[in-house]
Parts: sequence; structure tokens; C-alpha cells
Amino acid sequence: MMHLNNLYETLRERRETLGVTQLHLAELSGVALRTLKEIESGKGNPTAETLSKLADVMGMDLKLEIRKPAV
Amino acid sequence: MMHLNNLYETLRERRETLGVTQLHLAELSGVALRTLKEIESGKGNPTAETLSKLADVMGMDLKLEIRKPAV
DNA sequence: GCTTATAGTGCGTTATAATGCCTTTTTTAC
DNA sequence: GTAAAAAAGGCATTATAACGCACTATAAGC
Repeated sequence: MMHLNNLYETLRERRETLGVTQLHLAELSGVALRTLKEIESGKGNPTAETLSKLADVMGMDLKLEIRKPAV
Repeated sequence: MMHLNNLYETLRERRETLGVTQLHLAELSGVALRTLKEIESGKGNPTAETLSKLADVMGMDLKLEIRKPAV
């Protein structure tokens, strides 16, 4: 895919911080377990809606922001 | 879809700020014009990769961040 | 008005995201 | 080390994103 690795890692880290399993997050978010697994393992190319469902339930926002120049 | 309206508006605003047409952005980003039109018009549910391609070329980042409580 | 550039949309095709089911692998707790 | 829980992954199906093409609508100039 691309370098969206940050996104996937961020999702996983957040999930682990919350102490919830993939299965539980799948149930809470309405995203299929199979889909969540693919996303966290860096395969797949999730849609904005799928990302948003996961973000929502974990208290996160999916957003676009102007890139800050590397200092 | 969802309330990803922010995302789409952000994309359009950024494009207009840069003074570039949909056609030009499509060429620069490698996202098909048809696809870009659908996104900006709020239809469609773009993939992370598509969003990322558009963001990249406009100097933006797609990111997930912990929601800030409404003050 | 007319012309041109830009944006919006209908329709069909192709590629692939989302999903379910089932099995394997890894991790965690005894 | 065994059992249970959690995660990873193969495979097939369904839903739909991405796309091309052609047409329409809406500015923006002149």
C-alpha cells in the first residue's frame, strides 16, 4: 500500500492502551473481525468509513492536516 | 456515509487554497478525476490510499488522533 | 448573448474492500 | 507443558471503490 503504517500502528496502539481485544473492538465498532485483523496487520486498504468507525469507538478522529515541515 | 464531511471539505478547501483544478489535482495525485469528483461532492467512501495520495500532493497528512473533549 | 473552463453526474466495467467460515499460529495463564 | 485466549491467515463470496466515457450544469471571460 503506502506509508499509512502510522495509521495502522496508531490503531493497534490505541486498542492495546484501552486493553480491548480485536474481537471486542470489532463488536463495538461494527467492523468485521476479519477486516480489523487485515487492517492491523498492515494489509488491506481500509475505507474512510471503516477507519472512522474504529476511530470513533476508541475516542479518536480521522483528520487531514497540513504537513508540518521536518524541523 | 458518516460525518467524514470534514475530510471532504478539508480536501476541497485545501485544493482551492492552492488554486488548482480538480483535473490538475487528479493528474498530480494519480487519483482519477472521476474519483476525485465523487469524493469532493461528498459521495463515495474513499480508501486510505486514495485519501493519502490526495493529501500527499497537497502537503497534508492523514492521521488519527485522540479526540479532544469539547471544552 | 456566446465560448471556454471547471465542476457535477449517469452508467457500465474492473479491481478490490468487507465479510464469513475455518484452520493455524502465537501468546498468556495456570 | 498444557489449556485457553487472542491473533494471524487461507479461501470464497458479496458489496462497492476506482475508473473511463459521455453528457449536463455551472461559472468566468469576453
